[in-house]
Amino acid sequence: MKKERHTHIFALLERIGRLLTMEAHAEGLLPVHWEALRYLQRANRFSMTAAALTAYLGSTKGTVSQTLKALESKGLVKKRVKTNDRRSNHLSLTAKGRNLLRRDPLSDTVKAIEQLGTSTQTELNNGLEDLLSARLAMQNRQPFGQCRDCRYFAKRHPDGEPHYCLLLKETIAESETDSICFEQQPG
Amino acid sequence: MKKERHTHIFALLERIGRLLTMEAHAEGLLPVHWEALRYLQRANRFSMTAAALTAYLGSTKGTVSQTLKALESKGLVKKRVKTNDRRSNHLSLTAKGRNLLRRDPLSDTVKAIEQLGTSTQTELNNGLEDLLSARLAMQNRQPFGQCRDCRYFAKRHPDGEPHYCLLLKETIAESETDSICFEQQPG
DNA sequence: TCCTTTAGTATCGAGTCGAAACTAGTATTA
DNA sequence: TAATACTAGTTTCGACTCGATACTAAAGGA
Repeated sequence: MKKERHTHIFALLERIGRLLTMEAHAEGLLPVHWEALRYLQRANRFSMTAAALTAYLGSTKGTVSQTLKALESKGLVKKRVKTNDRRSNHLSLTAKGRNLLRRDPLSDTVKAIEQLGTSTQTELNNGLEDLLSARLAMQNRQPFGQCRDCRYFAKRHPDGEPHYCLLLKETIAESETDSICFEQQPG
Repeated sequence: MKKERHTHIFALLERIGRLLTMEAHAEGLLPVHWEALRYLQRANRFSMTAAALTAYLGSTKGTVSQTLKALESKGLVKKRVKTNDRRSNHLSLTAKGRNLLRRDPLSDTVKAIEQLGTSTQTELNNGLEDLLSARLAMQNRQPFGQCRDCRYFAKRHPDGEPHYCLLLKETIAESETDSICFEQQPG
């Protein structure tokens, strides 16, 4: 940890990422399949499309199309043509897909995170957020942050009335405010 | 960041890892090729073998054998049969390999790390180290830490005499103390 | 209406990946 | 010493990713 500390941090990130990938060969799925399932679990209803997933993964639409085809054929994901734009599909997890996510091979890593001290968690959280947003900004990629941290999010009174998205001009349920969105802009 | 903070931290790690992988398609190499080159740059002389690389990556020997064959055919890595154990190869980067590492597509991420504040760097460093060592311990994997942090490392006086590895019973040059080792045990 | 853009699919070739069978040195033990 | 077990690495196989490219089809402008 003497000189070149940034290189050391990079190596840690790289190795953790590699180990996560290698562990994610499970239940007959490949790493990218699990990532797609997890994405769909975390995305809000506007972001459950192949295009949004492509941007999230930093992949290409051809590859993502293949991935989704595999997941659909296994009965884990369902496509439904959108009524307002018939080019586009709304993706959703099936009950089987949600069920399978309970056996996510990477949940051991989540447990390892839980076992860190509270202050370590906070520091790690903030460090990773800073790094990710810096890196994403360098490439003009979307952050995929949560609704509630978005500049377009209009919070309503706690009683009754739902929240609202000023960009997409749609109401947002309380339960959706933690979901991630491809249009999110922190602010 | 309300509840389920560990899940959020996990998602950050996963996405950073994915983006690193996707960026590492460059110079005609695949992500795992760059990882192997970086490993060879950081490994000490005892750890420059296919078996050590396999353990580091959490991969299998067949896959790593393929990877090394590809790198050798591109003239980036050289294999030399070890004289003491003729089953085993000593791997080394060629001049061309070292040269190519200067065009590592992931060096932009290292730059992004450099741009973080000093205290953020420290916190990120410590958080990632804690997490990685916890996770590795759960699976009985080798940490691949640095010589200088190893329980078998006997530090010599700063003048003259070289350092020494109590496990492998070999001298360690000052320049090697930052390198990573497949036998390293923190202590 | 023509033209462009956008969402997604289909197909190709190179190469990963895990699994399993294999070769060939080395170490153990009878 | 000879049989046996173990270890380092290679080879081959099939499934699948991945980027690239060409494609279909719907939406949106001019």
